Amino acid sequence: MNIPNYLAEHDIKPSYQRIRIFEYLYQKMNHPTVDLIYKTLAPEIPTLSKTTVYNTLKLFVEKGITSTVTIEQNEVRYDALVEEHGHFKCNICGEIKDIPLEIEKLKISSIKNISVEQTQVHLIGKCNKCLTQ
Amino acid sequence: MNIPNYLAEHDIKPSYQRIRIFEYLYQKMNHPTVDLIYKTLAPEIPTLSKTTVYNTLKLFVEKGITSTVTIEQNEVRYDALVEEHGHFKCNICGEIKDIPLEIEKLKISSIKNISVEQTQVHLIGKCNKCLTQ
DNA sequence: AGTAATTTTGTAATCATTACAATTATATAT
DNA sequence: ATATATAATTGTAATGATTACAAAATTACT
Ligand SMILES: [Mn+2]
Ligand SMILES: [Mn+2]
Ligand SMILES: [Zn+2]
Ligand SMILES: [Zn+2]
Repeated sequence: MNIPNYLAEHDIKPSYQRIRIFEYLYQKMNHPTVDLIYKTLAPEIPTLSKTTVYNTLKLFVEKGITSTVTIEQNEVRYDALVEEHGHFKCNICGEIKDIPLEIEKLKISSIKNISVEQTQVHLIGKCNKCLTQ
Repeated sequence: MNIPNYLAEHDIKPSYQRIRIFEYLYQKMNHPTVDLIYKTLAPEIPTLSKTTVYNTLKLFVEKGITSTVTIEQNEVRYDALVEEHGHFKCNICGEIKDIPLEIEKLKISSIKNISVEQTQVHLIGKCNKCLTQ
């Protein structure tokens, strides 16, 4: 994955900050909050502003290369994986994992005559690691 | 449904404000925000404080007679229906409808060896009413 | 009634996010 | 290469939802 190219292909000028922020999202795949991205990158990019992180993520979402995940109220998380998938959050360790979804199963059983454009599935519980220790 | 009894059964002293707030939730079933509850009840209960609405809903959630629904970031909604079910939000008229869920289908296909305690399913799109006009 | 416990209220504090204007960096034209 | 226009980044202030907190009001108990 060539990040500058990927950004350019999606009509985003690949500035240094944008590259670094997308690189973080894409490599970690950890569904970070704005604050985590900022705190992680700020030491390496001393001039980085939190506003830039907000602006950049907003742009990524508009251009379709990033999705948002809102499981807990008052914390939005960001995800470089934009294909439809679900999330599992462990309420012990806090980790958020991707889960595959068979959306069809869901849609068949729900109300007819609606047009569904977006599907959010969030499971919350305890992960295997936290269960066995 | 006798609301004072229902509150008392769940270890909640049925004060006037609590009764009115739960009555609103239960009768409208409209997944309101704190602000909508406050704005609706304030004219009828002139002394009502928004803090009371917050406090009361927090208590209802703790005692298990109300659930929260967070579809859009930065707006939490409340629901007197606590049995597991999904939600569909129309992004034209804004209405939020309940949808039945076959959770088993969902769980079978997802990661094994986890304990799922809560399931949130949110569909977003256009409702039948808005599609046909 | 008198006292204690609980609930409600209003105001101030907090925290995430957005608005905005100034600065810096990049692209284009001369 | 220099000047000019355009775009991106930054820092600070504003907004808005939620929470903290202490005073006032209500309710329960003796
Ligand atoms: Mn994901
Ligand atoms: Mn509902
Ligand atoms: Zn865990
Ligand atoms: Zn609609």
